[in-house]
Amino acid sequence: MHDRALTSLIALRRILRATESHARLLARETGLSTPQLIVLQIVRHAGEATAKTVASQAGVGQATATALVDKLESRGFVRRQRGDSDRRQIWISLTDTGRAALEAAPDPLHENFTARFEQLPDWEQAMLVAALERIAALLGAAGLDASPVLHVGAIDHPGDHPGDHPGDHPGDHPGDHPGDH
Amino acid sequence: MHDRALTSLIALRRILRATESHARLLARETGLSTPQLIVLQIVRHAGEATAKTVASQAGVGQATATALVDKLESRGFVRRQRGDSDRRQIWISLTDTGRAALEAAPDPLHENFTARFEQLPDWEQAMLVAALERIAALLGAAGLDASPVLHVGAIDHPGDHPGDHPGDHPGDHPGDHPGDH
DNA sequence: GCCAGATAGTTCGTAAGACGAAGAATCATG
DNA sequence: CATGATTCTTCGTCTTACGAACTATCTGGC
Repeated sequence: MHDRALTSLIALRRILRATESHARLLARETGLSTPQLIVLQIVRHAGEATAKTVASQAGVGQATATALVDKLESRGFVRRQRGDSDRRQIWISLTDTGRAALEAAPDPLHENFTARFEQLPDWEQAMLVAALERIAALLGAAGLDASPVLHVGAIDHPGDHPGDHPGDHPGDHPGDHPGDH
Repeated sequence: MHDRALTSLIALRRILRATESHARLLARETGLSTPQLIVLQIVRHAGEATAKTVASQAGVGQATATALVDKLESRGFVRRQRGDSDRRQIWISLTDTGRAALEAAPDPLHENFTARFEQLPDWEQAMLVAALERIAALLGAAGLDASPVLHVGAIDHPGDHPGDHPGDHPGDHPGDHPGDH
């Protein structure tokens, strides 16, 4: 009866296991654990990010984010800079070393997926993006219930700045990445 | 650059985080962590399993498996019994307590997702199923032996390891419990 | 100007999972 | 019986993750 929900779950599990084993492999090869890599990617994507942004986007608590950034900083992959306007904030940015490491770190998941993804026809890419975001919402947003169906065409939210972003709403900023601030 | 591939990856990460935090919630509520739950499910499925079987099916090393079984044993969920024919082996089986705990442990991921999924319009369900399977394929999850977990009867492939099975499995194939909500 | 409360990060203690290496039993084979 | 392989456990270590307590800083009200 719930064939589809079931099928979805099975596929989900497969996805999870695939990513997990990829991650372990990656960790062994590059010395970068998955969460660390995620942090690096978040920072690269944002150009510069506060600890809070990193935490919320990575989906971990601030304490954990601090620990991760500590590790990355001690290896020279990121640097911390106090904010000028608000001196409570700490802006985290990639160092050249970090950028290089990020480049050199072949994320098997990323590579594999990206390469294949881009060979798909346009409509299918759009479908997958929509589906993934939908699923993330289904799994994540507790408060989100009868939300209107996702319109496939409208996936690009215009850039929201990572700067503040009070609510959690873990980032999606597909449209444009400011690249380097 | 490849906005869509990037967006997909970010969404994927969010999905991973979501499932992880669901798992943590489960852990807090039932006292069973995900790996522990997985071990219980493996044992239930096999009826009786050696440490090695548990380790390989759970996808962890033997040392980790031992630790997990230790925890479960100390709580009375499983019991250890030396093999008769081969006394190096340790057969792990569920206690009644363990079986009860397993029954009582709802999989939040499963429940949550299913509930919401079924409220979606038909076309969207179909789209999500297709997308998920597509993604699993893109990730190369095909080759990965699909998780033995997931008590939804998805345990088709009985990884019968030639290596072991001396005692033969008294197992009763509990795989069928359609009920499972 | 100054104090109370909110906010941003860090530190500390703790727990879990995971691994490799080394060790103890036990089996199998020559 | 001796040697080597296997099965599992123990040990030490690493990493992630969290909550609670703490410091520094900003903001709003007086």
